[in-house]
Amino acid sequence: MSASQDELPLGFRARVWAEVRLIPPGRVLGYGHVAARIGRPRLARQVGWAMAALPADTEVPWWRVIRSSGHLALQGDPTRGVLQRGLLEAEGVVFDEDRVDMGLFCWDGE
DNA sequence: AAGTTGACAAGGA
DNA sequence: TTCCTTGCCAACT
Repeated sequence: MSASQDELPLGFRARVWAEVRLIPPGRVLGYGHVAARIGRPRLARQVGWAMAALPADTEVPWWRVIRSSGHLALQGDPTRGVLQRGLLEAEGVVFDEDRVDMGLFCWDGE
């Protein structure tokens, strides 16, 4: 049996992208949460790497993936950091200072 | 082939 | 409470 769960035929990144694409508008998910959903709970950092590898014209809603603390990862990046907050607020995500209330906006996978 | 990097997370001071 | 250190493992050089 071709392992379909342990093996990653399309690469780890492809799985991450597929999962992120499932996040509905107005919701966010932590890097660790995304990693856990694809069966790799310890790979939060690699999820971030997968996001960094996304092409500019991607359909993957990368902006809905934030830190579990509610802070944005690219907060210090003047290019994508500011863009990410704008995209989230446009979807209805409310920021408390520079933080998102994970208890309200974290997607439970419904 | 081996070492380094890193859009993170949890724990300790 | 915030800040800093440690561990994690795929991708890159």
